[in-house]
Amino acid sequence: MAEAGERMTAPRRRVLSLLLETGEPVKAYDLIARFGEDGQAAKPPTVYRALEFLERLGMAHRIASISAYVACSGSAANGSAPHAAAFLICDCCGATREIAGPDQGSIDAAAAGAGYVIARTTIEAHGLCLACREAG
Amino acid sequence: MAEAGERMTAPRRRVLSLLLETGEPVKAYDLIARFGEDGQAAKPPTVYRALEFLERLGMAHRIASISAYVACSGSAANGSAPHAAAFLICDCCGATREIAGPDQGSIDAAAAGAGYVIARTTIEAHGLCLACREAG
DNA sequence: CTCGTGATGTTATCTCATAACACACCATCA
DNA sequence: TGATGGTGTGTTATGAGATAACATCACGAG
Repeated sequence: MAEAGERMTAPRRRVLSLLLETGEPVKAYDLIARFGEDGQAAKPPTVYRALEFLERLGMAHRIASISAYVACSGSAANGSAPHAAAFLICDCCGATREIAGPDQGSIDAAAAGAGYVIARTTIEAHGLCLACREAG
Repeated sequence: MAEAGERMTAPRRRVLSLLLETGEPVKAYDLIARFGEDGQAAKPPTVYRALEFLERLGMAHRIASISAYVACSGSAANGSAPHAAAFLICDCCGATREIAGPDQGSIDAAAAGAGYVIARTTIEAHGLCLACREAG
C-alpha cells in the first residue's frame, strides 16, 4: 500500500493513536490541541499532514460534511488498499458508524457512462441514531 | 415541500439564480461576491441563509468535499422532495455531474441494521473526467 | 390594528485549512 | 565516508469557509 520510501513516523503514529483512542470522528483542531503528550498543542500543518498521509493509506477517513476525521474501522486498518467509505452520522449526538458501502460497482458504472473514472467515493448519510430517536 | 409560511424571497431567488447561471459548483464566497446586480458583495449570512433554505427545499446541494454549492439538476428543482444526491467530481478541472444515486434503499437497510434512520445522504465520487484523462 | 412568525441586515468572530520556506533525517551509492 | 536526493518536519503567516448574536423589518392571521 505505502509508496516506496514512505514511513510511519512519530507524528503520524501519534495522530493515528489519537484517532483510534477516540473511536468517533474528531475535529482536526481537537487533534492539534491533544497532540502533545504533555498537553502542548501541535502546529496545524503537523496534524493536517499526518491526516493526509493516513487517509492516503486508507487508515483514516475525512468526513467532509462534519469537517472531522476518523480512524478507519474496516479492513484498511490492517493494511489493505484505500477503499470506499460510507458513514451513518447522527445529527443529534454525532455518533458515527462506518458501514460497508453499497455497491461501488454501480457508481463506477454510472460514472463510466458520464466519462468519469472514479478514484475515491465517500458516502455520508445523516439522520438519527436509535438512542436519540428514543430520547425524542 | 415548503413548510407553511416559507417564501421564495428576493435574496433566495438571487442565490438560486446565480447557482443556475453557473451550472457548476460554486463557492459560497463567489456567490457572496457576485450577489449584488451592481457588483456589490453581500454579507456572508445573507448567502449562507439562502443556501440553507434552498438545500432544505431540495433545490440546491452542498458538496462538502469541495466546499461548494450547486443547483439541483434533478427533479427536486421542479418541486419534489429533497432527495439523495450523488456527484461525480473531476479532481483535475472541477467539472461536476449529478447522477442518480445508487439504491437509496440499500443504505436505508444498512442504516436500519445499525439503528439509524437516515434523512439525507450525499455521495461524492472523485476521479477524472474524460477530457482530463485524454489531456494526460 | 396588533400580534407572532419568519426573514433580513449588520457586526464581529470563530473554525478550518494551506502556502511557503528552511532545515533535518535517512537510505544508497560512488 | 561523504555527497546526494527524496521524504519528512518545524515554523510563521495567512487565506478560506462558516456562524453567533442581536436589532429591525415584512407579512399574514385573528
